Amino acid sequence: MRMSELSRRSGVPVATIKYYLREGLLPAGRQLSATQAEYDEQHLRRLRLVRALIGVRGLPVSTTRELLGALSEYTGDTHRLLGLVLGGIRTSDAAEQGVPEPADVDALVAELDWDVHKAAPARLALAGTLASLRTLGVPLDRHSLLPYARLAQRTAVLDLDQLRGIDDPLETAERALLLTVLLEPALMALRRMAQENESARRHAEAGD
Amino acid sequence: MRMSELSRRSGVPVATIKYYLREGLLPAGRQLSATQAEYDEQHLRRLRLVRALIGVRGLPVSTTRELLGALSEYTGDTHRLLGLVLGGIRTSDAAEQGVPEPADVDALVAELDWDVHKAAPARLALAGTLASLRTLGVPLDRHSLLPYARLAQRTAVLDLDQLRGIDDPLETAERALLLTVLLEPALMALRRMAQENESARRHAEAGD
DNA sequence: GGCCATTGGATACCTTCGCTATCCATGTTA
DNA sequence: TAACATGGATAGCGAAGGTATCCAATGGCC
Repeated sequence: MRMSELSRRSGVPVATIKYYLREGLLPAGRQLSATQAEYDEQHLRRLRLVRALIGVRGLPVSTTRELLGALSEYTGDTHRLLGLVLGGIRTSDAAEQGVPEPADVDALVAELDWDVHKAAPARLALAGTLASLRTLGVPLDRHSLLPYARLAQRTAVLDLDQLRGIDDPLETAERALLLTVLLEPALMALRRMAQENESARRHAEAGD
Repeated sequence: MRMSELSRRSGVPVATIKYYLREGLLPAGRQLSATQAEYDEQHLRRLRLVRALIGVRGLPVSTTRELLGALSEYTGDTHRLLGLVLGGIRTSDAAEQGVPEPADVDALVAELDWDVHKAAPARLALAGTLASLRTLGVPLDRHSLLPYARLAQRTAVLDLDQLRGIDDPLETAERALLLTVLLEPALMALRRMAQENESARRHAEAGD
C-alpha cells in the first residue's frame, strides 16, 4: 500500500507518518522508484504500536525509539527478547543520572533472589525514586519495600501468563511491550481505587 | 522569611517561585506592604512538595494544581481527605474524555465490593486504558483483570500502613500524596524487574 | 506520447509547556 | 538619603511533538 492508504487505515495523518519515518520509529517502505514507496501490513502494525505508546501512554519519542530498537534486535530465543524488552524500558521521568546509592536496590534484588540484569534501567529508576523520597522525609527502607516487591513479583506472573499461547515470537514481544507499558496507568488506577476503598474501610472501622 | 530566603532554602530559583505563585501552586505570602511579602515554613513545605510532584515525578502543572486544591479543601476527617487526595488524582496521560464503556470497571468494583466514588478519575483512566488495549487486539476482560485488582488491594494496604503514626492530618495527607504519586515509578520499576526475572525463570524451566 | 493530480522527501513553521530573564516602581536598610 | 533588594508584570526561550508548504519526480489516463 502507499503512504496515503497507510494513513487512512491507521488514522494517522500523512505528515505525522513522515515525521515518524524521520525519527526512525517506522522502517522505510520498499522503494519502488525515486518517489514511490510501498508499505505492508507490518508497517501498519508498527504504526499502531507507535501510536499506542506515544499517543495513548504518552511516552516520549526517544524512549519509544529505544523500545522498538530492542524489538528489532531480536535474534535468539523468546525469553532473551522478553528480558530485553521488559527489563530495558527506560522510565524517562525520574532523574536517572548521578545514581545516588543503588546499594539498597542491589540488596533487595539479592534478597529476593531475582535474576535481573545488572545494568537494567529499572534499577536506576528505583534507586532514584528512593533517594527522592528520602530527601523529602519519607524514608522507606529496604525492609518496608520488600512486601511491595513480592506483590510486584505476583503481578509479573500474571503478566507473563497473558503471553502464553502466542506462536510468533515477534508478536509475543510486541504484546509484552503493550501489556507492560499500557497496563501501567491501569494498574496505578486500580491502586488508587484500592487506596480510596481501604481508607474508607479503616474510617468505618475506627467508628466515625 | 522573604522570597529570596525561600528560594535559598528550597533551592528553587526566585523566578520559578514567582511562576508557581502565578500558577496557583503556592499560596501568596502575607503582604507586609505593597511590594513586600513574608513567607513561612508552610510555604517551604509546600514548595518542596510541588518540586517533588513536578520535578521528580514529572506531573504537569495543571494536575499538580488540582491535587493541591484537594489538599486545601480539607475540612473534615482524615479519611475523607485521604479519599479526596488518593481517589481524585487524575492520571493526565490517558485520554479520559469520551468515556468508552465503564461498565466493565463498574462490574469489577462491584465484584470486589470496593467503596470507590462513582466519579473517581481512576475509574475513567482504567476504562480508557482497557478500551485502548481492546482496539489494539489485547482484550483483557474483567475476568483476567480481577487478580490484578486483588494485588492492587494488597498494595493499598501497605500504602495506608505507611501513614500510621502521623498526628497532623494535613501532614498525613501530604505524605499520602507523596507516597501515592512518587512511589508509582518505583512500583513500575519493581514490576519490570520482576517481569525480567520471571521470564528468565520460565526460560530456564523450559530448558534453554 | 502528453498532461495533470498524487506521492515522497526536505524544510520551515506552529503550539504547548515549563521555565527564565528583563523592567520598573516601591521599599528597606545602612 | 543613597544604594540595593523585592515583588509583580510581561516578554522571551528551548525542547518536544506535530503540521503545513514546497517541489521535483512519477503514474495513470486518455
